[in-house]
Amino acid sequence: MSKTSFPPVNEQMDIIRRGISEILPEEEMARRLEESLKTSTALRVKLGCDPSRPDLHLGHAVVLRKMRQFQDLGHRAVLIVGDFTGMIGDPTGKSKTRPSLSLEETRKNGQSYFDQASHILDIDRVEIRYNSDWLSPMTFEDVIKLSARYTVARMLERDEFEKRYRSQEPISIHEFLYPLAQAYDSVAIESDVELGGTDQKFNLLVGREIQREFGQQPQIILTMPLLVGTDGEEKMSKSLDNYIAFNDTAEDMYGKTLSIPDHLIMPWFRLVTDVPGDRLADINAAMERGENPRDFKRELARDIVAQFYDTEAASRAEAHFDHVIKNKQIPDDIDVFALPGDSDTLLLDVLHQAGLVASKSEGRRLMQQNAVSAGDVKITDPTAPVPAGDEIVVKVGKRRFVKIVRN
RNA sequence: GGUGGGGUACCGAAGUGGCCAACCGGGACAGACUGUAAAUCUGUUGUCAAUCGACUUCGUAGGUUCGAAUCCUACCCCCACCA
Repeated sequence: MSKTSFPPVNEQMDIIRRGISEILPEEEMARRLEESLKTSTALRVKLGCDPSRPDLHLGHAVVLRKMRQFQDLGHRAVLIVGDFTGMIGDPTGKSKTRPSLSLEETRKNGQSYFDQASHILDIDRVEIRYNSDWLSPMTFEDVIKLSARYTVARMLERDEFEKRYRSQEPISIHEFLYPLAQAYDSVAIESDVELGGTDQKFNLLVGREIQREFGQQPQIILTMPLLVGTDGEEKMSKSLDNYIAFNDTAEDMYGKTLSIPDHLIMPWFRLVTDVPGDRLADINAAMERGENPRDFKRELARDIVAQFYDTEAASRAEAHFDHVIKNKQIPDDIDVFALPGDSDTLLLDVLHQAGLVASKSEGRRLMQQNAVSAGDVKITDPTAPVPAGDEIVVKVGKRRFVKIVRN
């Protein structure tokens, strides 16, 4: 246990409360902080990572940022790599049974997870645990004893299970074991606090029950709101393709952020930036006065890019966006397609070969829809050859470009 | 183990012998508009073919038929109820 000094409890609570959904139970949180202060003992804050989905996106950032705050307060961040549970597949938010992964795959993904998480966490001060360490050696007898501490009825209380059950989607038995396994993780690492999205509430609460069964002080649950994705409707997730990945380019991050509907501006500021509360209030007031939300969205986008890259990259991304999208100019770095000099190939064929269109039929359609231009000239005739010239920039839609070079 | 229901394109969901490359909704893509890749409106959405048209697709494999997503046989998978 590290001996450290901590800020006063009320200061800590102020930070901890920022942007969260719920603390369960709240008074216990303050009590545990007091204890920690008195004994100079860091709280063990648990966060599970799902190695079956190794691509982190802004939705994960919300919880990781909260974890960072605990780190900065001097507490102990414990990351559980669910390499064993990854073989089960978390049923949360899934309408279908997830495919099981091998231990090796989940380990590999776990590594990629840290690399990405290091954008937000102080990765040198993270305790990393693999839950296969304690779950794998369990005997069937152990599993039976563990599962005997929970009932099917309580499992079915859970939203996801209930919905799937009702809509005739399959639920495998092993999926019931997921919350139990995750709960046992809390026992294994003796967690004091567990973080998660609001959709994890059920799993996190099971952790409390199981810890109690094992004679431990039950962990405090801290849930974060789910970040709504770029579509403005559903929670951010990879499968809905409404996400901004940690690994996205600065340009993509910037552009995707500008594409969010205006009503997400405030929630996003709150959940994925450190912009202080009074500034948030100003922004909100300004928009209500009728100031153009675009300007605040640009601020938001710069802030996000800067977190994952730096302020300079943020400015570049903004310039790139203005250039390509706002002013409809050609970007600087576009793919080049080399064409033999004497060839009078059809433009349509080149588009297909260059991969700008998935099929010739699609290319033909797009041309007929006024979506293709060479130089500044719209090309609507699918039988048109590549226009003359040594270098022609061809544009499909707003964002697909290729430079055709004759040699 | 029994009985019944079901597997259709990216997803949801119609279609139950020819008019089906397959209604409709969502998503996606494009155009117009805009502050933006928002909202809204319009269009497109299997592949190949300039056109005629050809080919592949409706759980899998066979079969019946001039002709099948639609009928038959076997098999695989899912769900519900009963036990």
